[in-house]
Amino acid sequence: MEEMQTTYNPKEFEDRIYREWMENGCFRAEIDRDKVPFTVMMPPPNVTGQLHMGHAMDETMQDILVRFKRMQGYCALWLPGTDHASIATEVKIVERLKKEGHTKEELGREEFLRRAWAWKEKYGGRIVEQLKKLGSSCDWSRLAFTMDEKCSRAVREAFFRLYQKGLIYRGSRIINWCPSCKTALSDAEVEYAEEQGHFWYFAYPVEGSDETLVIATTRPETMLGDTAVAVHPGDKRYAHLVGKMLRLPLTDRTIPVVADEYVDPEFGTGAVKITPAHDPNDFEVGLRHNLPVIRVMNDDGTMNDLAGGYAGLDRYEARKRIVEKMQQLGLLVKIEAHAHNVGHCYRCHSTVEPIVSKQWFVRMKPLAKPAIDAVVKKKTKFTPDRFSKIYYNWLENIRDWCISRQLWWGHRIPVWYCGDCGEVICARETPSVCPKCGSAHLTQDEDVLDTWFSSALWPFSTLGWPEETEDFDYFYPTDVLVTGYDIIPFWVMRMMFSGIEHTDKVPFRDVLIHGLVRDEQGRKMSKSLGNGIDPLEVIDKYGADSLRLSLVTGVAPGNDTRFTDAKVEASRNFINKLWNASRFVLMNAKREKAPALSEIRLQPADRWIISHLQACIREVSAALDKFDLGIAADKLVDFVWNDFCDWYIELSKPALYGEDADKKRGALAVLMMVLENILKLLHPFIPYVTEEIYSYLPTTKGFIMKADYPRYNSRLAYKKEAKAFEGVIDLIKTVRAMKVEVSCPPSRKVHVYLMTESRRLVTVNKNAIMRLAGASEVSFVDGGPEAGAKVVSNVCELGQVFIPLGDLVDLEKEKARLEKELERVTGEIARAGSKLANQNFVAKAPKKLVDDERAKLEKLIDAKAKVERRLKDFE
RNA sequence: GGGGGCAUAGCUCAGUUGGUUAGAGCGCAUGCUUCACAUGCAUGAGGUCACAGGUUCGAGCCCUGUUGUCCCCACCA
Repeated sequence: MEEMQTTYNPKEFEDRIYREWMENGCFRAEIDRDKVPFTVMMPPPNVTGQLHMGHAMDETMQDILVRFKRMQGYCALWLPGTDHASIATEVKIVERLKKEGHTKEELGREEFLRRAWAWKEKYGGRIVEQLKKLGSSCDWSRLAFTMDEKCSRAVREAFFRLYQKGLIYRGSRIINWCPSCKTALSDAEVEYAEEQGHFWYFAYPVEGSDETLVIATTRPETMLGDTAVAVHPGDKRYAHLVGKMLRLPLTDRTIPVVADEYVDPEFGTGAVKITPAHDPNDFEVGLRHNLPVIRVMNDDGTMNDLAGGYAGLDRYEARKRIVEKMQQLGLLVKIEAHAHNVGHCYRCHSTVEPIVSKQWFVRMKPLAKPAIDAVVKKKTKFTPDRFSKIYYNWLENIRDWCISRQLWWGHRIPVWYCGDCGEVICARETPSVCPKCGSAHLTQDEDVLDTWFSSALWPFSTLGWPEETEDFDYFYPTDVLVTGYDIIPFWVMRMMFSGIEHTDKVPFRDVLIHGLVRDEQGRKMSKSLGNGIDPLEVIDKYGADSLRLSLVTGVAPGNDTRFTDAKVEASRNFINKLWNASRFVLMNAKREKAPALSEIRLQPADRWIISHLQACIREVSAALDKFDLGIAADKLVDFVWNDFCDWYIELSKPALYGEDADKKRGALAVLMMVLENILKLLHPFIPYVTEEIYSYLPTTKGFIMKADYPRYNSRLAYKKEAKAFEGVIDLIKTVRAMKVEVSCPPSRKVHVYLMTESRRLVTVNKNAIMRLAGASEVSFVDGGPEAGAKVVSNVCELGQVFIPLGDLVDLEKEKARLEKELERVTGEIARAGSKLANQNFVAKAPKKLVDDERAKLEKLIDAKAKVERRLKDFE
């Protein structure tokens, strides 16, 4: 076996190891009916997108869970895939065409789609390769794409079923329209941002009177589509006008004044212009009063023929001219500054127009109810739980889902219209003739479906649904979905109601929600700010393991986290530590073959580290089961660095370098055993380096990722022995601190005198104590030193320590130290004493707590006496 | 308007069902070329757990209110 390199250098092995995992089919989930499945569906990134920090965290968390479960013996399937990202991808392709001087209309649908697929082929592999860099252990043989045959079939099936049940319908409704993407958007796809705008007060003349009615509007251009003015029914100011007609300026139309509860008499002038075609609320008012719907805007945001003289103008130009014209006519009463929220397209950020349009919708109310119930009944659990409230909030206030998009890249709506009889045909497969009249004049609906319609089916479409495949039968429902909170309304919610509707089961039992990865200053990473950090660059510099570990340490579930170089460096340093500790163990193990644990006699230090290992195994497993990845990582780092490296390795050195062959073999056995366990425990977090080190272990075969995850063994807990050994550690720490306190150089060995009842324990560990505490000798004494001796003293768990330091001792310093110690101990005694004097505490607190407190008090009193005695020596 | 998060060491953050003297990393101070590691070792300084009440034998944690801050939803035209 080759020697390990002296420093940790991830570049040497990360790519090689990933290749080996792939070549050996380590990620492949073979159905095994003797095993319990554990299924995770990867949230599919945009097929032509690039890896960012958000993905990196999302992927890391999933990989940790999947590797953990796989090692625990589950049949773990992590199914990867990509999303066609209808609007996002189409926007990109259109931009590209624009640069080449083309428009998509010029190319036509067929040619455009040909190019889109070519684009997908060109860039679709990029994100997949990037995911591999992270070490993701997903089953690439099952790689899915939302527009592949399997998923497309599921989309048609789902649409068909919903249509048959009357849960999908087509209708003219107010929808959010993006004039730039020229498509409808769902409510979730609109982002609101406050903008500084204006309030224009316009006077509308009352027909047959000199009176005018003043309304206020933020969008003057829509006045051309006004079909009424509404006032509150109880508003006395306007009561006499209700039912009268107004002359709508700039047009030759007259419109009625109607009374409607929707109007807030306190706001503006208390009179609202009603434009049913361009405002959701006005649309509702229009329905109540049977008002005509006059749409004055084209799909591209310009005014249409119904806008009369303003036809062809851009919406903002029209606004300007209308205001000017109204002013000329003397009908502009005033202009006020007004801040209001304006909706923007979540992809291109253009201002969205609410517009009446004929679109396809999913009827949400009947679907929302079971989706809410499933979470209420805990069939699906959110972690952290608070996100279930956000989920409820969305579903309880949900409106019908607009699923048609005026785009080409996506799943075309499986509906055909008969050119002869007008029949509307929804079918799974393309029909050849009209089932009603037999005509072959069929044209398919031009629109495609919202990207999220196919994503909603992801947990089961990828497993072959609607076919009753073996995969579907075995792996569905999935176990845990890992995703960010920003995507709950887009995706989580829709998978929930879709899963329940189509498969009768919740699509996943747990939803693990994480926060956003922010920049160093806490800002969201974004393209426009240019503050995004490329995970691939970080991997290049520090390795994937360091990146992974840094993304989960110090992070609480659901909370945002800041990404800093310092964090990655800390992780890298830890891995370097692990690397070197391993190197140390292996170097020593080489000379002497490490025996099995059962063949050796355990020393107190051995039992101590084994005990801590057991605690670590239990705590880490429990934390992972609760999705507390940050806590699990913390515990591991702490155990490896503090317990194993700083203590156990150092404690083992006297044995390793000593003459006693049995002790040497014993220490080696324990070092090897603990190291192997550490590697396994850490593997889900830092898979590459653990796999690499594992390959050097003489005792192991095969891949660590296929090894069994350590299990807690109560017979190895050694709680009593471990507790006793803490006394030795405390003694070493006490001696070290005493030396530092009196400025004794670390290189100077001191003679340690100890007054203790634990002589055996100390004797057994004498060599280690001498080495770690920097002592030349450890001797036992029955009493304290003579008065005035140049000795420093302190109390530790095992008893009292004296160190004669000759001329080096600064008696004044020692006295000051003792006085400080006395103060501390006295304070502690007072605190413990008053606690025990409290009858309520003694009566109501658990007995163990009270007993502990009593024992502590006794010890403190003893310690105080000792310190006082020493202080007397200085008088 | 509704909902939610956060407020703990100089900085970034953990803190399990309420229970010893509230933790980590980084930073800081002091000292270490100890044969795995200076990407390291040792020792240490540093906190009124935002504020005010309450529940409890006991509160960083539970309850009420206040302040500051961030986010989500709604959209009074």
